[in-house]
Amino acid sequence: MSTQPISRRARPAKAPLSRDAIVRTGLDVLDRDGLDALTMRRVAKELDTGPASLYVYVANRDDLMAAMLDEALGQVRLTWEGTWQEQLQALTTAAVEAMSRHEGLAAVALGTIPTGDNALLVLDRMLALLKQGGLDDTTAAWAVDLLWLHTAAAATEQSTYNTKGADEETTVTAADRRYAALPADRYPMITSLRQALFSPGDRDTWSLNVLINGILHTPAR
Amino acid sequence: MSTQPISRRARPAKAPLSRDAIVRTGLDVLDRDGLDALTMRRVAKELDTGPASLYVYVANRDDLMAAMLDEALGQVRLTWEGTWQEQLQALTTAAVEAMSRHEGLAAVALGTIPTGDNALLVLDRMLALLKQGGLDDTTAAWAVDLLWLHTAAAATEQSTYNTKGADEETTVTAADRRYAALPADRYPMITSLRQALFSPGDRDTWSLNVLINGILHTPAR
DNA sequence: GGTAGGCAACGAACGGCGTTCGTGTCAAAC
DNA sequence: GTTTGACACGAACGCCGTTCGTTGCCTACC
Repeated sequence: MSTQPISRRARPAKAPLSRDAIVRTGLDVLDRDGLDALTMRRVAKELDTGPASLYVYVANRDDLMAAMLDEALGQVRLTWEGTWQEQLQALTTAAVEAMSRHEGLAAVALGTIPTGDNALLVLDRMLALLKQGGLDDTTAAWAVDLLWLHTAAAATEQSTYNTKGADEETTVTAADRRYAALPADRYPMITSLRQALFSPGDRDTWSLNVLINGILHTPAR
Repeated sequence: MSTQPISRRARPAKAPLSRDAIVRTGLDVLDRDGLDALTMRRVAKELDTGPASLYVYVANRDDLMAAMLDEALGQVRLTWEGTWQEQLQALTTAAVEAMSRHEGLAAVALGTIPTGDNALLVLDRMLALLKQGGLDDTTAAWAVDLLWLHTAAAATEQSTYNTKGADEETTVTAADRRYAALPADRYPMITSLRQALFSPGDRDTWSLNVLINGILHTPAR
């Protein structure tokens, strides 16, 4: 039973494994084939190895996804143009976009105190802008909490529309039909305001304005 | 080879299967042993049957969880005391509590236009309160969107603290240490505002006030 | 009373999954 | 030349969600 050593030159230049390579491959798989396809086995196969090999660089699937999230947040570009409100708008919008571009990643950010390098960069910038707006320390701190929560939630919502098989329009019209068939005596407001509920308009921008205005009018404590 | 009919009296009073029984059992399992234990097999075993039997009443696991969410939202009590702002506060708080009491259920609400009977009841009440506050139809509609998103997000966050093994205190102090070790040149604001970031206080109530104040100061379009 | 039809119940299986364990392998350190 | 230690990985464990085909019971009709 000869153990013929297979020449490694047969498949040359195989890139060495590394945390970064794994994380980037994970994002590739996620973007190409969706959240269900993001399995340890699939990522390993993409790197031409077995799933066990990944665990040297990654604690588990959750750890991988957290790393992927921070990698995605690295795409957020910080700018210094416009009023602090405009900059805060732009920053938050960019963060939502960066997260929602990859299905399921935003959900990782929810209920986690951010600790990734890039997430903290975004947080730091948010704090700077809020201080620039004249808020006291405590209010700024609570505000960044709220803004981050909203960002993650908005991205999660966006994300499901972007991917989950059906597009936004299908989902919305399905809900519209459901609301139209509701008994008016049990759901009077939904019935009478149904048109407004599904009216078009830039709700994301409006939401952010609500948060900013609210923060300015609501001192902590 | 005798097919001896096993007397069903040996295990009597086996409750017949039903969607409701499955949903309630699901909540039981979830509350008792957490999200990881909430499997079709486990719920089936709890009902003394096999997993295949569940699929008569439930399309799949997601469908089950959606039903469980709405069942949980049935616990929200609607009240008619106090100003509309106070009522909105109470309603939202109750919804957050109802959802966050069951690990992972709040996440189901995120990125889903609510269609469950009980969810719609909460939405309808929210709309009524907002109209009572004098908002026009469009602003009220957008506001209920935002409030629902915030409610689901807050519940998701709460939920992970309530369960996920470690309690809130552990998680927070871990983050505090991480922030304390951050390089001040790269993260100047986080470093200098660290104390405020982890300061105690009722952030949930404050957040809701931010939303309400913001909504009042930000007409839609 | 007998029988046909329909449907809830379910046993078994399929094709996955995350993660662990033990064994190779190879390059650097001594 | 030998030792050492980290990386790589094949194989396996114990799960998972879901489907298929059969069974057995209950009902409605003759």
